[in-house]
Amino acid sequence: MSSSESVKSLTELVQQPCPPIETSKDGKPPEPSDPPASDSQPATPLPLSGHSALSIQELVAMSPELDTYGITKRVKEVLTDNNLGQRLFGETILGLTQGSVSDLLARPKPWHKLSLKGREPFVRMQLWLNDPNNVEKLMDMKRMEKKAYMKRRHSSVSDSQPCEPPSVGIDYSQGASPQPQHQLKKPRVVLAPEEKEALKRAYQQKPYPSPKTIEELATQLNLKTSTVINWFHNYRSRIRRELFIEEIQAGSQGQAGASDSPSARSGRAAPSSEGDSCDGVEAAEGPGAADAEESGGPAAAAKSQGGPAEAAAATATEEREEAPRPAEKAEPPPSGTPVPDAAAAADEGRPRAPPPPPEGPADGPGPVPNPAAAAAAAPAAGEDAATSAALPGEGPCRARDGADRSSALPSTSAPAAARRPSSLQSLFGLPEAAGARDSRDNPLRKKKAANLNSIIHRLEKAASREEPIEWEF
DNA sequence: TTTCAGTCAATAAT
DNA sequence: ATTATTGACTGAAA
Repeated sequence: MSSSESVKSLTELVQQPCPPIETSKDGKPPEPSDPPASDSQPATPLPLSGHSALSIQELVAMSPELDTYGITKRVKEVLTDNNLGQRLFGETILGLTQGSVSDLLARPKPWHKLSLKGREPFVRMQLWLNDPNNVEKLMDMKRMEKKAYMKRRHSSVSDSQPCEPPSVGIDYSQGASPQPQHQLKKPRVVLAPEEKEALKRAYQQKPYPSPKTIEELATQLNLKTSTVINWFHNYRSRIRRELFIEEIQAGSQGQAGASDSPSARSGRAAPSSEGDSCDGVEAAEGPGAADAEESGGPAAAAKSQGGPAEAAAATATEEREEAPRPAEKAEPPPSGTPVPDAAAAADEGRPRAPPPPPEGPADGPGPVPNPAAAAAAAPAAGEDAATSAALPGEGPCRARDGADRSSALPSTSAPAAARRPSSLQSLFGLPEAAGARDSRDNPLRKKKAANLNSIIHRLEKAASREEPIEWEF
């Protein structure tokens, strides 16, 4: 009823898309950039009649299901087509840092898997895409930034550094005093490849290690406990995310598919490790073979090596995987040597039986797909207990999908918007209608085509008009 | 408590 | 100079 009214105003609001400044009460100063920006952009054409500052949070709340994948795809296109960077876009439009933007654009999570907060950036992106002047505005920002930079850089003549005086606290210790405050910066831990390997192996055996296990791992690898904990948290979510994108891609090519069969995933799935590690998780997807893996299995076997049953029991009861190994790493230098035996130590878990882990400390870049071997090898006896325990809740990809989604039954992306009665549609609906949305039919092909097109498009653009963009100094 | 979702921010890679 | 990766931190949910 009245909702349409407000919606209408919203529509206009869209015209004024970039409110980087959240306004709010949130506790985080949005962007530390330049509060005192004397921008030219009025930034408030807002012809609206007062009230209704409608935070995007509200927009998010009533937003229909958005196609996150499609949105990011288009945003990427627009940005690259116009030579706009993620940093600028992120800070200006989304209020996020470059790294976050990169991540978001590269691996968008499906709408229904996002929390309210997580949807926000996507709504902003959609809003931005709908804004006819989006590019122009961003370009302006870019120009201004550059100008400011230049100014500051060789502030040679005249002006007496406008924003220079650090005034408070911020001491400019340029070149002198290498004793800046107790080195308050933490060095940022970087895990060595061997350490990551070891952690991944541990993950495969037990994605949710007990505190005790974590402690042991930390000790063996010579890492802080918190680092190990963080690593597991991060790794879990990363894996999960990986699954999401596979889900999306697979889904889009879905049934009608027909062409191909290849193991859809795999494409570039595992980022850091060529495929190895994830098998546990990915395997989950596979029908039969999947369960092999045994996590507890090998480990347990290693130690007790007696009856499988017992091993399983042990695992179930408590975990006590790790090995008794005499490791005694005799106090290695805290920092210097990354512990060659760290790998060995962790490795310990599943060493013997199955295929020899072909990787040594210096395993070549060889893309050798050995992962399968491990999985395959598994006898798959009966350690379900262990397995089940090991696998995270949801596990297989199927099963979900029909679940959430507050509004109706829109099976997948597109339709929802279409059947929306309210005029919200105008807000989120694509202006260009370049056929982006009604994919449903043969999305996969379309996606690929789109990619090619974008590439071609970009090339053409580059060829024809080479960077007319500001070169003004 | 613990896990998860989102991010930040340093730093690797391009 | 950008973009990608990733350990750590924050806040919310269970």
